Amino acid sequence: MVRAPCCEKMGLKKGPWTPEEDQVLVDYIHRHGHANWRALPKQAGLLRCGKSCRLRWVNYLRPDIKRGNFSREEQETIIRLHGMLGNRWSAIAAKLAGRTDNEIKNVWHTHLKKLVFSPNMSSTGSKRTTTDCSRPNRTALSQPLPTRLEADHGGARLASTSPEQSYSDFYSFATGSSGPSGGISNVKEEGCSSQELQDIDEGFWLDTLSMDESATLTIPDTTPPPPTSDRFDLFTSSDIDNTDFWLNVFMGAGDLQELSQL
DNA sequence: AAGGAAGTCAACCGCTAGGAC
DNA sequence: AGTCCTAGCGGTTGACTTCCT
Repeated sequence: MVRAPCCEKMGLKKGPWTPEEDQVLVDYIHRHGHANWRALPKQAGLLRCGKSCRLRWVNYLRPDIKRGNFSREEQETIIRLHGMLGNRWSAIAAKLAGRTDNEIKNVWHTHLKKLVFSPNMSSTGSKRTTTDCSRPNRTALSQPLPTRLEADHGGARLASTSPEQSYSDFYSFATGSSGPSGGISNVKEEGCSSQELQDIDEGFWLDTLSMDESATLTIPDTTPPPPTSDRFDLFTSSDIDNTDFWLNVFMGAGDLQELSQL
């Protein structure tokens, strides 16, 4: 296949879009649609390649784009879906109305991935103080997390783990993303239904942890985090430390099992 | 106050699937 | 069947911002 010359060789503009360019693109698409992205910039009078126009429209100018904060639910959904679908950002975006694959990808790489896979990084690893969810709670994160949830007499039993095991293990298990345990589906096969899991209240987690002598998990401080002004104020590192958060992720994974077939 | 490190996110790059011919 | 072309996808980059020392 012969690749089309890049934008610069064609004398086309690259880099950030100006408000004027945005307006031209929006006006043109409102009038004529975007049946042919390659032809669009020429017809609209833009010195951009079609690819750039498409990206700008899809990721920024589209009227149904939802800007601003990702809600707690959206972030839980991203974590859950990523566990099942991997880096299939467009598939994940399809489940989050108004969010683009690019935005979700950025949020994952800049916030969520760190929380899920590197929760034990040193507190000196981040300089930010206002973006709470980018900086895990040191006190709570010093505690190991549960990594296995086992069917037990029609209910669920939380198994303690070694201190080396971390959030990533629990993430893998809860989302069923990897490993021989098979995540939520495995629990279900062992006789624990979604409803039963949903019926588990906080007391269960407390009881389970206390009855297992080898359990080293301590219930995180449930003091609400102070309000912050940044865009992630709805979802904080404290949430990651909270069993309820993982239970939400865990339950959602069961409801979305069909996505793993994609 | 200044410089450097780290975080954020818009935009670009390269590749591929799939439709048209 | 083979080639060309386009849209769309995921990975990466780099400008800008924020924070720390």
